[in-house]
Amino acid sequence: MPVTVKPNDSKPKRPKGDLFAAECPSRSILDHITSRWGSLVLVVLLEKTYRFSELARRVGGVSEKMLAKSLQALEADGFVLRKVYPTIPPKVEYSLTVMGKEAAARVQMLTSWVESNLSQVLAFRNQHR
Amino acid sequence: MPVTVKPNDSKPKRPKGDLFAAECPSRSILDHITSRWGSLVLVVLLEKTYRFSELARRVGGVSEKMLAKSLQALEADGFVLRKVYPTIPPKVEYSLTVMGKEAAARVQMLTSWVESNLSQVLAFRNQHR
DNA sequence: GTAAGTACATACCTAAAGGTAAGCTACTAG
DNA sequence: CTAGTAGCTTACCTTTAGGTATGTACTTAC
Repeated sequence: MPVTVKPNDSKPKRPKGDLFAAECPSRSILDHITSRWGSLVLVVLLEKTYRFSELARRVGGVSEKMLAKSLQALEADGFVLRKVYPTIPPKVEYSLTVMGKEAAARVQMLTSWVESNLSQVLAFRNQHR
Repeated sequence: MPVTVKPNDSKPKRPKGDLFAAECPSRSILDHITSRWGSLVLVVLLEKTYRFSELARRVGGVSEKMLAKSLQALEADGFVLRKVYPTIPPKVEYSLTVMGKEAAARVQMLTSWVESNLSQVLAFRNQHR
């Protein structure tokens, strides 16, 4: 009598998002990740843990206000971990969560491609000005 | 007399961009690629060539105005090819260039990750509401 | 005592993104 | 003769992104 092994290939009930559906909440997640400063913050944090002011210096041109907002959005989505040291002066460290590292790695593939192909794009722009 | 072979390992003069420098033009390229509608257009065009109105239907929620603007930005950077058939009514086909395919492939890695991990992010958001 | 550093929040303002609706062209179907 | 179609453009408006400047609480350095 063969043991009836339950295959358990039943899907773990993890509905996939559909970015092409207007109302899908995955849209807001992508917006946070690909936001102007959010994407750069993710890539920088892939390198190491940073303090707030270090991040502000590392990401050229970002204002404190936008850096704080971007970090809060990424933190609320579970990509960034915020660790506060109740010292004086205050010290706050930002790092990537496991999920954050996964997302950031994919962002980095894009950003490094852009950096590498900058001259190609600029050449194209000039030719078709 | 040995022929002096010029090694020609001189770099082909392709300066890399630096996205962390505020004034670097690579910033604008990344902005176009990761713009709200631009990223979705790139991923859709990875699938096949589309006509304008087909794109508008495929990318849920996009207006004709924003679709046109996004396509123009991607075309100006050399990612999208616009082919016009001078018929009446007009017919215009959009496809990816070689460069466009390279960039779009990287965007797709990110978007598909977001779609797959939607429920994780939503769960996190709920726990930390 | 005064300046600087830290990690923000807040108020005020401008610029850009983005939506809606209309128009346009030249044809064809009814 | 009117309506519809494709691929936009333009005008008008609202919403969001984003910059600048200021405040704060406390400490250390000058």
